[in-house]
Amino acid sequence: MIGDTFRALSDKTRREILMMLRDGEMTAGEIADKFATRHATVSHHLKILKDAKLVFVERKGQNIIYSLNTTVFQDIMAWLMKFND
Amino acid sequence: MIGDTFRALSDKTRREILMMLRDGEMTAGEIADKFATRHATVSHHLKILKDAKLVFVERKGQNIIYSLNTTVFQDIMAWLMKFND
DNA sequence: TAGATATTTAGATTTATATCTAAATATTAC
DNA sequence: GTAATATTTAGATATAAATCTAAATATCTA
Repeated sequence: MIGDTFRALSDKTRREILMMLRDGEMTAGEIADKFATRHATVSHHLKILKDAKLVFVERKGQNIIYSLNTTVFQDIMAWLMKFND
Repeated sequence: MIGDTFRALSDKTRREILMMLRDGEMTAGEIADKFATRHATVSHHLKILKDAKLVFVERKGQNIIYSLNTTVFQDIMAWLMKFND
C-alpha cells in the first residue's frame, strides 16, 4: 500500500538508512552502529522498511544484509505524477 | 521539511483530498462533505496539508477555498530521484 | 446589530509510533 | 554441545496523531 510507503519515508532515521544503502548493501549491525539509538530500535525501523518493500533482506552467515529495493520508489513516482498533470 | 510532506501523504484521507483537488479548487465544506468524519476532523487534515505546503488556502467571502500546490510534489520527486540512480 | 452559515480552534480521549530493557533465536567456532 | 556474536522479538512506557464534542471566529444578510 502506498500509505505504508509514505509512512515508512516519514521517519528521519529510516530515510537516513535508505540514503546509506545507496552506497551498497550493509549488515544490520553496520546500519545500527550509525545511530545513537539501540540496535533493537534500529531493527524495528528495518522491519518497517522491509514491510514497505523499500529494502531487500537476506541472511549471510551470522549477518543479515540489507539492500535497496528501488522498484517501490517508482511506484511513488507514478503516484506523484498524477499531480504534475 | 520533506519528512512533513511524507507524513502528510501517509494518511489516506489527506491523499483523497489531494486527489479531489486535481479536478479544481473546493471549499472546506465541500471537501468535508465527502467524508464520514466530522468537519472539525477534516479541518485538522486540511491544516496539515496547508502546513506541508501541499495546498493553497484563500478566503472567498464566507468560504475558505483550497487548491493544489504542485511545487512540493516536485521536491519529493527530486528526493526520490536520488534512488533511481 | 442580531441571526444564520462556514470554518477553525481548544480540550479530551483513543489509537498508533518510537524507544528502551530483557529475553529469544540463529549462526559460528571451539 | 557450549560459548560468543549478530540480530530480532516481546513487553513496557512515553510521545505523537486522529478523532470527537463544544466553543470561538469570521462573514453575510436581513
